[in-house]
Amino acid sequence: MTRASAAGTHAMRAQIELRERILSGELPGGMRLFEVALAEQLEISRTPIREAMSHLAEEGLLERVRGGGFRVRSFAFDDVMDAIELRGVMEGTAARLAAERGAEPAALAEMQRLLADLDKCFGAEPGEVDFEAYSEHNSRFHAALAALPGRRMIEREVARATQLPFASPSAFLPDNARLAAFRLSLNVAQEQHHALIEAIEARQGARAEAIAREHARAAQRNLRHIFSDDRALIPRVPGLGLVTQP
Amino acid sequence: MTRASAAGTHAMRAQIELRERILSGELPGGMRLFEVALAEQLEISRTPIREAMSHLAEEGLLERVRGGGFRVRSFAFDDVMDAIELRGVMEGTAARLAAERGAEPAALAEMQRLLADLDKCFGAEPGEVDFEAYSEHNSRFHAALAALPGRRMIEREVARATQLPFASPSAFLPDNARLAAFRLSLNVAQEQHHALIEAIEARQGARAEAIAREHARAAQRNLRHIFSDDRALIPRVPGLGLVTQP
DNA sequence: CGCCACGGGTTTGCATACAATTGTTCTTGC
DNA sequence: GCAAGAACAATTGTATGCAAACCCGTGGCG
Repeated sequence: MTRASAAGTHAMRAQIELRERILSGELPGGMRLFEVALAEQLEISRTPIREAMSHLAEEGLLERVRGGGFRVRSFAFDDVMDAIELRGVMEGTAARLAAERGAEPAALAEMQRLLADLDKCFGAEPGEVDFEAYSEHNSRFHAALAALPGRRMIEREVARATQLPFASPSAFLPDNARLAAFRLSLNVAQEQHHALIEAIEARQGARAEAIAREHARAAQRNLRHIFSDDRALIPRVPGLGLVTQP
Repeated sequence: MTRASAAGTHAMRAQIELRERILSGELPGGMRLFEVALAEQLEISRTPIREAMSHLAEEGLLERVRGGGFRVRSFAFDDVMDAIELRGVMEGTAARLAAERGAEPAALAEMQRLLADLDKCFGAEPGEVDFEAYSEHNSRFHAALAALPGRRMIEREVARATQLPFASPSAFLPDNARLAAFRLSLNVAQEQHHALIEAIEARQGARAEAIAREHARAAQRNLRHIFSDDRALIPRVPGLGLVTQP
């Protein structure tokens, strides 16, 4: 070996490189990945390639093929809808448990701080939003929500449910900035953030769970809109490129 | 290769062997696994060992350690409670979606058949149950429930939630046969099975979801009972050996 | 006409040697 | 006495060659 590359080990670099190629659609869903071919392309040996593919299978982007090897996992429209539904279910469970069992005061104070950060992203005029900042703080808010019950199993499994790129809470944010309708929908989303924390503080478990689920359904609406009316946006939303077109 | 072992590849055999050692408690939670040591013990090279450990990490029994390598995942009592809660949440989601979206008539007929099979496990006297058969049919029932919405993403993720041995729908069945209280609780469980299918057929999504969740909470009660009153049973329930004692 | 056996090419499975990295312990200087 | 650093040991990371399994086409035979 000449030298370890920037991103630590060769396996890590391969993992990052392959992830990019999958998300960009360069390696389309259903395609089988051959170790030797990839090893030649990335100019490393088969061993770190296998390691990288194994990680990507854990991540949900690859699936193991009967008889050995991997193939790029393919997602139909329904799969994406279900993944978002499950994200809502898992975040809803975290919210409910935080309400039922009671969250740490310090953690709740942190949620209030994150809410305030999100509020600051909205300007005076309706439709005036700092998207970069909103997206950033939104991710933090959802991560903190998963940790709110103070249970590592919950936090871990919520993180897993938000792992696929199109199931992430910020999946439909950055690139839809242009559309006025999407901009206004952020006011609704932020209202839901406030109601969610209010419900948790009031120990209203069922309400908190329902709000979190409904919050995720906004992403389902965005997805449906993109696929039925605005397919030009598909390549602009991260991970949507690997959804098989009907 | 000298001898192809019974279970296909060496990696598979190693995976099975390691899984057994973890579940039996021979490799306790938190213990780091070293490739060379295991390779010598199992008389194979490091390569299939790594492959096996990677699979077990996907399965949730191992976790990757910072700086490389694996360690046996350790589960506290709370983790097991949460895993069962999440199993209930996921099965509840499958039940709700089956009710809301409507399941295939053929699939519903199959559920009725599985219900009848379970009914047949109960004898005339109260407390007279064929445990072997009940356990078997119970697994089938829960697997079919996950498939009822007809969505592969749902089926896959429910399967994942039932994957840890103590989170499985049959985890507390076989070895608790001795205790009369457990035997009687099976009547309650079977009543819930019936109500669940009734709710799904009547398109009562919220009811179906609530029943499935409550159904899982019986396992939580069993777990609590075992840990507070009957710790002698701990080694007899699969996977409970790897729960760290408080 | 269909089925099975066989062959060759393709791909993964496995072992092994060596490199790189990490963690640890001992030393040395202050 | 303590901290910084250097040598060392332990462990994983990587490359590579060979073996085995698999896939697919082809030809022989029932």
